[in-house]
Amino acid sequence: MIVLDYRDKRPLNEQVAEKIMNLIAQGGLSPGEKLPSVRNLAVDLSVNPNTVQRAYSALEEKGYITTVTGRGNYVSEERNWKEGLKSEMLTEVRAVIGKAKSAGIKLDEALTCVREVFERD
Amino acid sequence: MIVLDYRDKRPLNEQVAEKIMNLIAQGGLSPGEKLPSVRNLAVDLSVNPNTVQRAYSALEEKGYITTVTGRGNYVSEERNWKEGLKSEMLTEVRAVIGKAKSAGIKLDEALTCVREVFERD
DNA sequence: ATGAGTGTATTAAATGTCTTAATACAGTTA
DNA sequence: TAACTGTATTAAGACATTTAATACACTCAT
Repeated sequence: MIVLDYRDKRPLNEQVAEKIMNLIAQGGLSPGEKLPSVRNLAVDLSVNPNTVQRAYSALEEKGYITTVTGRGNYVSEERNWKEGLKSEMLTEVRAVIGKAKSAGIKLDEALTCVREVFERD
Repeated sequence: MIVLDYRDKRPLNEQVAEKIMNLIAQGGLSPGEKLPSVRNLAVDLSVNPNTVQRAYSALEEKGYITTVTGRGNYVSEERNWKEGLKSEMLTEVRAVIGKAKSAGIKLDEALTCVREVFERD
């Protein structure tokens, strides 16, 4: 389900959260679907349960999953996270484009670059 | 010349390097111009000389500055860093746009977002 | 009710990176 | 020669991440 990258310098809990978030955003995990338990996923990833729990807490905070004590974690309905996700993405895009602009990238170059990414299948 | 942001969680040496890189890329520092000495900048920023040195080493590695032992650090000619900078920026743009795409952002939304950033003065 | 499985919380220790500090050495320049 | 440059090394501290070992509360099937 998930593969961690130990060359990546970001914290493991962030990596776990992001990878699950991506799965949810792309439909690899559907609303209502149950996630692995904290302990099971920890074993799968060869990681401490605390690390998984921090990932799950972050995901719940952002509305991607719903936690029920004693039962488990479930993927939330799209309406709970779709808007937040989009605005988060657009904020990131603005930051990077602003950086590219001040580094001398021209509007046309940026637009072409964006189109190329979207043309990829 | 530079103001550090202690809320930023990135290492100080990276922040210093990036801010100087931005100054160079935007012409705030011109090719041939001399940079503050390691020790002076360290005092200005209330930071350890080692921290500044690491920033300068990184900048030299990427071709933004030229180091002459005993003399100081000087901004390199544009040809030494312009292409590298542009390709680095485009790589970042591709990464973020790819992420935004897989999160459900549409091509038109991305293009509009990019244009808006460039319309800002 | 009991037991297995769930999420949650706490505390301590280990680890690794960043940063500081104190030096030392080598090259340049007035 | 003196004062400035960059470079290198070692030690110590601060800090965040991660692990580890527990403990507690809730849910569910039996």
